[in-house]
Amino acid sequence: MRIGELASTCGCPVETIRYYEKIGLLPTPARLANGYRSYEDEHRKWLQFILRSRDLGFSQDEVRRLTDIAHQKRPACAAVHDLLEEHVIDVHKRIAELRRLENALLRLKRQCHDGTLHDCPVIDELMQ
Amino acid sequence: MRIGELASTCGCPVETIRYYEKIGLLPTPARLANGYRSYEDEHRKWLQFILRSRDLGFSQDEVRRLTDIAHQKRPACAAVHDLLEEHVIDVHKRIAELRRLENALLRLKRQCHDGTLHDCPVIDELMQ
DNA sequence: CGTAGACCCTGTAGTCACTACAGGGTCAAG
DNA sequence: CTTGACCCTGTAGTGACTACAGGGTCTACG
Repeated sequence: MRIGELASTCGCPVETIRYYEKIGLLPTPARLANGYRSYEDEHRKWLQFILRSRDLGFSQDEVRRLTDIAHQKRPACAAVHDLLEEHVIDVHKRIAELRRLENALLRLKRQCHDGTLHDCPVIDELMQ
Repeated sequence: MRIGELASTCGCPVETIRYYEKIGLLPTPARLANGYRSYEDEHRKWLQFILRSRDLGFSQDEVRRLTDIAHQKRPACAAVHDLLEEHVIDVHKRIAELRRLENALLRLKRQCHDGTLHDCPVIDELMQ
């Protein structure tokens, strides 16, 4: 499988694959006689693993730790469990922070009096 | 007021102030004979405006649009209102996305069987 | 046989919003 | 006269890619 096919089956840009290889997340593939990268199904699995982890919001560093665990002969579920827990807490915090933010924005917006005023109280408040 | 004092009263690093000046968000201050930046209270207000907007999650571009509006003689509340609304919607979307993510993570975590397993079903699932 | 177009390669620079140096100058206190 | 806090400019680094520039390769069509 060449890089273009891998990219389209996994639904990610070709550049991203080369990038993951460069930073050492994706194992280096064999090369054809013309220098093109040649991927096996194993690579597809790894790439999917990386993309899924990323979509779950794991950072590159966390993805690396996950792949390290996954590379072991008997992947330690406890380690994965810890990483997941840590990450869930982090996501939870981000949600709380965004909600706090949303409330602040809504409070601010209410001062707009339907956007009819000319001297804007919102700007005054932001400047204090 | 020199840059260090401005920084400490506004609670932001000195470098950030120089950065905001460089990208044209903060008006350029006068200089003392020795070349040091000399800030007025007006600058403090602008900086606070920028920092508050940033803390509300506005992007640099949005902050720029806000400062442009604020610079007008009669700031148009309607324009601010629109920007706020747009931003609230965006924050709302991000919250929804994070919640979706949180659910996916929790579902995945439940498969861990208390982290006692050795062949990890989570890793299997991520790889498919 | 020639060429157009799709694919591939490497390497570098750009993104956002800063942050962290490197390598200097200035100034007040001891 | 030296120490240390403050200031200056300019450049490089962060994360996680993305977008070129400037080339090579391969297949199909005329």
